[in-house]
Amino acid sequence: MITRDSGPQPADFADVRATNLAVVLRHLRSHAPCSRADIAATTGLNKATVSSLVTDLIDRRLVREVGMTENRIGRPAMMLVLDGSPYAAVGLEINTDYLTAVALDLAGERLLSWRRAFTGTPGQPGQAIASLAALARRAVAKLERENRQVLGLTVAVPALVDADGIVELAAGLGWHQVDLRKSLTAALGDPPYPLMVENDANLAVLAEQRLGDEAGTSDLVYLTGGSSLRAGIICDGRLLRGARGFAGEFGHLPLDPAGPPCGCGRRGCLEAYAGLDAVIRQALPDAALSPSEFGPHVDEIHRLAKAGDAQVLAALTEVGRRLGHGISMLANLINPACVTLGGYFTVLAPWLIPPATAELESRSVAAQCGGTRIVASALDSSAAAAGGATRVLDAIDAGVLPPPQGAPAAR
Amino acid sequence: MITRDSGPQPADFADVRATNLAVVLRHLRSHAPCSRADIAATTGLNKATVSSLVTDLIDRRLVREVGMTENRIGRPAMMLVLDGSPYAAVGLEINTDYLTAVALDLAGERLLSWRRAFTGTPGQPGQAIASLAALARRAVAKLERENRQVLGLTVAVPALVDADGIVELAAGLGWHQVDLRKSLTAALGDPPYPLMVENDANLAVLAEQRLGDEAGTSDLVYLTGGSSLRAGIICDGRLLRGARGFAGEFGHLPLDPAGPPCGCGRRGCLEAYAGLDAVIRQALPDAALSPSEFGPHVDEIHRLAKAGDAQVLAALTEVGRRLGHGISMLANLINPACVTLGGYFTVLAPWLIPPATAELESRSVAAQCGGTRIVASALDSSAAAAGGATRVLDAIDAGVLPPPQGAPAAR
DNA sequence: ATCTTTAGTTGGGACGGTAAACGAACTAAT
DNA sequence: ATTAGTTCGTTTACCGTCCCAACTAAAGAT
Repeated sequence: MITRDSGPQPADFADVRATNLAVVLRHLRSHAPCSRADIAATTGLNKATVSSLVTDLIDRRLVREVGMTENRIGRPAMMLVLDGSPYAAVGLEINTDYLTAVALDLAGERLLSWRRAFTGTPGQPGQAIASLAALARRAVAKLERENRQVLGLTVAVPALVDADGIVELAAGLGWHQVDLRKSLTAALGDPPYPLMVENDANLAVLAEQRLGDEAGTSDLVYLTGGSSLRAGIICDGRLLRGARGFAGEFGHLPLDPAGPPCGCGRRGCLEAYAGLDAVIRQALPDAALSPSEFGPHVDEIHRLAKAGDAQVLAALTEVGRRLGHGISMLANLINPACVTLGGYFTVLAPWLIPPATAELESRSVAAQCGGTRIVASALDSSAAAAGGATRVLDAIDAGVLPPPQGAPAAR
Repeated sequence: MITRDSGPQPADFADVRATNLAVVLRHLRSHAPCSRADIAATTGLNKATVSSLVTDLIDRRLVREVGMTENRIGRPAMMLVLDGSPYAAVGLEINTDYLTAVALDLAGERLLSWRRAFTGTPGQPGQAIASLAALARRAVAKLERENRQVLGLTVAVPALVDADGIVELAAGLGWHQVDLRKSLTAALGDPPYPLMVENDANLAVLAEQRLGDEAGTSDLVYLTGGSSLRAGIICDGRLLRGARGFAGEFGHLPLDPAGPPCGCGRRGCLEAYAGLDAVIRQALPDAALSPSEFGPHVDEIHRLAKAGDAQVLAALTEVGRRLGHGISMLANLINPACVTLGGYFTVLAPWLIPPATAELESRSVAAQCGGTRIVASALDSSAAAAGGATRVLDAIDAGVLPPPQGAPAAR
């Protein structure tokens, strides 16, 4: 069994080696600290092979020896851990009102977590890209001052993004057909690390799978909860992108042909019931709707819900029901083990999850024999950016390793 | 790049060999007849390696030499093809009113295609299993008389089937929690080939991907069109099963909370609009609904549609619209390149596809930049059974090969 | 002091892919 | 008929990786 993807490509020894290096690395990520003998026993690799692999990983500065076990019969074991210090993975997020940067080391420790306000001009991506590039440069500079090599950088965008990193349609940002990957690569002066662009929901679900409460679950969905609703979907351990990379358009599931109008021009979309704008409109009918005020509005709704305000509770119950209706479609079609609620859903989860779960159970075929759980995300609003960094680490875990010494990185 | 799945398992030489054998086999499946030199040039494998692999495959009787090329500059090449004759893959289907058996040889040629009427007693799976086992024995016996070795047998069931081959819930058959795999294995006296049980839609989409018009598409959906509607979903080349194996419950997508009652006890399910029962009820209001009469009813609807009967055309347009509505959910969540319509949908496709496509385009976000096509399946009602056989061949293509000579098969 | 237990290394063997050289078998040109 | 050129497939030597078994190393147990 070998790590990399199937395909018409033949295999050779390099693939075997890469696979086994990745096996050791992944084992060490989840079981550190442990000894060479542990790894051999658990993975089934030969002791000699493990020694060779570990030597290789130490040469690449991915693994470090941390000291001997004591007080045991037999020779003490040399314990190994992932070596966080020499590398960093960077994730950025651009959204309508903020930019976020997150960096993780190899062991998943958070190295930085920045957030800055931002207001883009719709239809003018150039300015946004310049701001994003400035943030990226600052983050990379800080990491390099700590003598870390940046392994990769991924940008999360609230948009349909195709496989080549082209932003097809970002309603919130007012972008259409923007080749963000190319522009940002140019703005950063052709950096030596790989730079990727991805849908925010897809990255958030990667973060959820690695860093969240549901870490390790192989069939998982993350729902962004903002003005627009998107689903990041992991099936059988892999991100589901669809033929053109446009899977997960959760917000425009049509719930009721006679429902309220949606920003997309249709009626009765889920987003028209459970998108952030709709929620504020229902829970706080007197509030003015301006994007920069979303945070305070959500806080206000949260406060009123805790205080037992009848109108707010009714509105949240209704939103929860609609959400459950939408999730029932996910459950019927995709049957995930768990749906995690992100964005504003997270804070309001205590009032949303019970009605959503009730609705889901009444609507899904498999409810009795293997239902889908709905839970609040344990990650904060930096989930998508953290997912961007996670995606870089996933590539490492899949066997694309940095070279042993200062040799030029394979791209 | 290696064929088999990722996972915690380490790789060794056997995996390299299996991967490369599978590479040659798959190349030969799609490019036969061709020479060793062709294979080496196309796959990137070394000529010497290809020779070794081909020798191995010939020893296993999977490949055969068929003669030399002529009239070309240079030494004539020995052409190779998949050797169909020594092996067979069997697929069975059980449904409410019939049993089907299909066998394919290694090259995908149909060796047999049987269909027999059958009426099971709901809640009494034992009798159905006996009939299925009898059919299987007859098919296997015929293949063995032709000196073929059976590589595997897969049973298609119109039901929720979990990963272990247990039928959790088969509404049409009236089954609940039936361990079909175990029962059938026992009824066949522990056969030497692997026996698997799978959802009919999942197998049909496998058949569609290998044998249908859309062969090779890596993001594909097949919709069963019968009394119940299920979707077989292939994403990124792999079957989507979900956490418990219950993905693809297309028929119970909730379209309209105020819709007509569905057999599942809820209201407004897609099945209540576009399931076969509903279609017959709408198009032929005077017809009596009895399962054994479905075929004639569909033929009658087809005849009337061709004749331009207004009521039937209106009913089919409405069904097409509902179908498009359901497919829009698939498209929004999964973004397949293509949805193929099976079952009764296939015959009536000329009247269903235009309204369905119109509805889909008006409802899906990605319609403009990456829309999903809706097409009629090119396969007949034996699609699921053919998919069962296909699944066995998929295992071969993935590198699980029969041993060189009469040695005991690895299970 | 010796035995037992466990950790990790070493050397040999097997296996499989790679590269280059080679013979075989054909066509094309002389 | 002879020679040159082309292509096919095998042969040979080589190299990298994994496995196995034997070994050394370092601790506690007796």
